[in-house]
Amino acid sequence: MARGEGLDGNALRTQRTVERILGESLRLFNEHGEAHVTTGMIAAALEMSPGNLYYHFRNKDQIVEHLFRRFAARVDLDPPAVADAGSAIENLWLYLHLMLETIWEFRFLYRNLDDLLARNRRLRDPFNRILDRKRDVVIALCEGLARAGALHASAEEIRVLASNVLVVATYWLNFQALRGRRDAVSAEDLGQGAYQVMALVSPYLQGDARRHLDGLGRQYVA
Amino acid sequence: MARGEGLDGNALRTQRTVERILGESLRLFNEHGEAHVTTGMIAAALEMSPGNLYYHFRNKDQIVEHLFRRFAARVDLDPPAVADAGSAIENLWLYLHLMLETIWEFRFLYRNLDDLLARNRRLRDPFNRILDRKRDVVIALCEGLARAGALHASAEEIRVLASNVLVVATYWLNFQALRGRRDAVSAEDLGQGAYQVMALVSPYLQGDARRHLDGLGRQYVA
DNA sequence: GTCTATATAGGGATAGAC
DNA sequence: GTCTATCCCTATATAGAC
Repeated sequence: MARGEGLDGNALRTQRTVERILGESLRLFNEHGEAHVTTGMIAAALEMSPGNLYYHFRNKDQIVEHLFRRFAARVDLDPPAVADAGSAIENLWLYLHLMLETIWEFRFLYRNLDDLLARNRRLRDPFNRILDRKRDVVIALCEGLARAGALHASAEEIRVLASNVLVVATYWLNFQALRGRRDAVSAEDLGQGAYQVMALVSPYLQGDARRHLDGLGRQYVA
Repeated sequence: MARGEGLDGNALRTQRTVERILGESLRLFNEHGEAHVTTGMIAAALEMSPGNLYYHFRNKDQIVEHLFRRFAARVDLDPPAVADAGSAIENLWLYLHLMLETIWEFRFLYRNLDDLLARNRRLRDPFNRILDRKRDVVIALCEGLARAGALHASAEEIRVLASNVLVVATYWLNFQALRGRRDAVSAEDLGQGAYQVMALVSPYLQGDARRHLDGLGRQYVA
């Protein structure tokens, strides 16, 4: 910080290199799976030496951790609070879409969740905290809709529903990849995912809310 | 077949060794994840040399393929056809439980589905065929219940529902493991999984069928 | 059928020059 | 900050003796 504010020349260059490494790593991890991407591959793709890569990151796990923190910052947001049940559906739809976009962008995490979380506490604990919060969010939203008379479900039903929402939201894109829709996920695929999740809630909805949701979903009949 | 029927002494011994290798591999794969189990570990656990293991199996993938074929044979069964909607629920419950038990027994496949299927056609294609058949099964069951008046859902709703049933049934045990219930899965955990899946269908059920299902689920409130 | 010994390959990570 | 060279370890798989 020699010039009073911002970064000096070297720090800027370092920062740019770090960014390039993170960007290319994300791309390669998503394409081939984290386990199949070597530090050599990352360096080669950037026309950089392996030694240089290790100057910027202690090891490969540290790259994964950096990417995970970016994922966490993007995904760990609550939906906007809304008053009326009518716009609630629309808002939920957009929120869900945003979540699925983020999962898609960092899909390498979900391809190997089990191993990734098992071998690294710095991923497992934060990830589980995020899931805990999402669960609370879903339950609160459902209870809100229930109080507004837009949703009919017991507390027990809402609890079980919330778990299923988490499972489908977590694994939908992964499942689609297994089924052969791996490449070129478009807005439509994300929309279909959002539709599948909303369809879990749909049968509990009443009146306007339900009709509104059916309308949103109609464009995503696969 | 020197003695006219059955196997001679050597063939029996070979068969026993093959079984020991498969059994121990399954145990270790489930415990540590297939990627983290080396052929050396398997041999050591059996107090056998690596060379001997490779006498019985060309490579590690062949062990995985053998185990997969056993999994496929166990899981790729249709549920029994039933006439009345009342016993249909009970039968579905048992069938679902059976499926989840099998998934649990071969859970190493599900810990790394993506990689496993991506690198081996002999796994990917059969696995997807199984999922296709399961999908058909779920749809046929729902349509049957609908015709009997026990379920109210449009064809479109049933289609979307079937996809969600597949996702939850496929990933539930995996999800529970992520969440920290990795060890000591008991009948209750499997029951809870079955309950989660049935809860997807539950809101579409009418009258007796729904009450019957609620009764089954009550013992699995987590 | 089972063993010991080893070839082979790949990938994570470091040392030290520039 | 970046490079070249290399160490070290691990894992798959094979060769050949018994």
